[in-house]
Amino acid sequence: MRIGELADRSGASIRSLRYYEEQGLLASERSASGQRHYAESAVERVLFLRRLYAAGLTSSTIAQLLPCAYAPSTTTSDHAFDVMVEERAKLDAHIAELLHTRDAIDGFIAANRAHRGELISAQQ
Amino acid sequence: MRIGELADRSGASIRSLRYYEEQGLLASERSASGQRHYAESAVERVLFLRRLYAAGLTSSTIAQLLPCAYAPSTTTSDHAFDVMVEERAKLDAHIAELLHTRDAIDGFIAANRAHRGELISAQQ
DNA sequence: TCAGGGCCTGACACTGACGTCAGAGGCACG
DNA sequence: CGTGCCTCTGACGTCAGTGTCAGGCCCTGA
Repeated sequence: MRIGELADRSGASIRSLRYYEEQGLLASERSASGQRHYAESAVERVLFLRRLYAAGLTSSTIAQLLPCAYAPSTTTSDHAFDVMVEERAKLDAHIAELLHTRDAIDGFIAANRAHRGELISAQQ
Repeated sequence: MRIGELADRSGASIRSLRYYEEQGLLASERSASGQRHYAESAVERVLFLRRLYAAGLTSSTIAQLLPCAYAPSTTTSDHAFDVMVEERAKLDAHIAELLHTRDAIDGFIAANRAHRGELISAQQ
C-alpha cells in the first residue's frame, strides 16, 4: 500500500510516517518513481510505534529497542534487550506515578462532591 | 522562603517556578525590593504541579482545574470541577494504554528470554 | 565598605514530534 | 491527453517547558 493508505489505517499522519522512516523506525520499499510502498504488517508496526511514543519514549530510544522487538533471533541485540528492559522499568515507575496522581485528583473530586452535597442540602 | 530554597526543596528549577507563576499556577508574596517569598505550603503545591505536568497536563489545563483543588468552597468552580473530572478520565485512559504497552513489551522480553534460553541450552 | 552570592526582568536558544508550504513529478480515469 | 489527486524532497514554522545569558539590583558578612 502507499503512504496515504497507511496513514489512514494507522491513524498517523503522512508527515509522521516519513518522520518515522527518517528516524529509522519504519522501512519502505520504493517504486521506480520513488514512491513508498508498505506491506500489510506496516499497519501494526506503526500502531506499536505510536504506542511507544504515547508512553513517552523518544525516537532514538525506540530505535534502540526495535531490534529486540522484531529480530529476537539476532545475537547482536544485547543492547536492544537491555534498553527494552530498562524502558519497561521506567514505564512501570511512570504508571505508578500516574496512579498516585489519579488518587490525588480523586481526593480533590471527592472533596468537591462533598462540598457540593452540602450546598445542595443547604439549599433544600 | 525565597525562590532558591523552594527550588531546592521542590526539585523544580528556579526558571520553572517563575514560569509557573507566569502561568498563574503559583502565587508569591513580593518583598519591597521585588523578591519572591513563599509559604511552607508552596513546596507541596509545586510537587503537585510537577505531578500534573508529569501526567501530561498542560499549563492552561492545570490553571483551569486548580481552583477546584485549592478552593472547593467557591461556587465559581463549576468549570474547574468539570475540567478535573475530564482530566481524571483522560488520565485513566492513558494509564490503560500504558498498561497495554507494558504488556506488549513484556511479550517481547519474554520472547527474547526464551530465545536466549535456547541459545544457552545450545551452547551447553 | 567592599565582595560575593542570590534575585530580578527580558529575551533568545533549544528540543522533539510534528504541521505546513512550495515546487515538481506520478498515476488513474474519463 | 488533460484533469485531479497522490506523492516526493526540502525547508521553515510551531508549541511547551525549560536552559541560559545579559545587565542590574539586593543583602549579608568580613
